[in-house]
Amino acid sequence: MPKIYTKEQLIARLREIRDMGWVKNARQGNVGGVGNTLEDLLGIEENNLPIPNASEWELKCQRSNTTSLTTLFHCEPSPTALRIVPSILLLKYGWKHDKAGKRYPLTEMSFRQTISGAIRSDRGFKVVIDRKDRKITISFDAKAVDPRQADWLDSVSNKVGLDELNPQPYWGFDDIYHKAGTKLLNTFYVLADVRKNSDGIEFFHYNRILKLTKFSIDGWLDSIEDGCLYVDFDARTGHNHGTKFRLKQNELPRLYKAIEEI
DNA sequence: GGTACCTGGAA
DNA sequence: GTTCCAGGTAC
Repeated sequence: MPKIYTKEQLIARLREIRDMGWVKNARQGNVGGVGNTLEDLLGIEENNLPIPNASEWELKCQRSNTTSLTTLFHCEPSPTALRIVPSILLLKYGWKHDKAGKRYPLTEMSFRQTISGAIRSDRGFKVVIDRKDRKITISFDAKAVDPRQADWLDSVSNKVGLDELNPQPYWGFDDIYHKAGTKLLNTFYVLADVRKNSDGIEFFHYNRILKLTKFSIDGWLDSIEDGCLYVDFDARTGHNHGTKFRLKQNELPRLYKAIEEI
């Protein structure tokens, strides 16, 4: 049974965990171990923060030494009925997976793109904010494709042509606002130092705890346009890992109107 | 069992 | 910093 906390008890427990210093990674070898271990220490189940108004709160945890982006949440683009990632992006704009014929079948395709609102990717993709129609769209511009992707561009030309995406994947402002409202309205953000012993056993020190409240949709849109917040497609033929919004390190407070170190 | 979602990283 | 990639769970 998961432990039930009041908000004050949860904060007190997080402080206790911070003051424990180094704790062993409970899921050695698993990249998600930093979050799993914290959940174990709290005695809670995954994605189920057992506090009052739990639906308004999120617990996010991150290695402080990582350069990787923070995944905020997943959300498949509209129109969802078209299943646009596996049916269009992967089939028409995908490429042969690096491990096709090795780990995967010869026919394995890949469509992995971390897409910015500030610059186009080398395959010509960009996130564009459409404030008039209140949506976040994905745009493709063949003219912006880097020469080193020329072979791939030829394949796109043969399969679907070089015009703008049709339809363009998008997320409505209201969709994002409501999604963020269920995932990011209030967040406990925990940063962990990492140490690995000579025997390869990994330890964490959960030494920084921030309480972030009051989600800001304007901060969200500005972060996209500034190139701090990315849309990340992540599909291969046998597994669509899903489309996610990912944030640069240390930028999470931009998405909130209030921040408090606890 | 397929889809959408979760946690992330290596070069 | 950009490109491309990973195992796992809820329903």
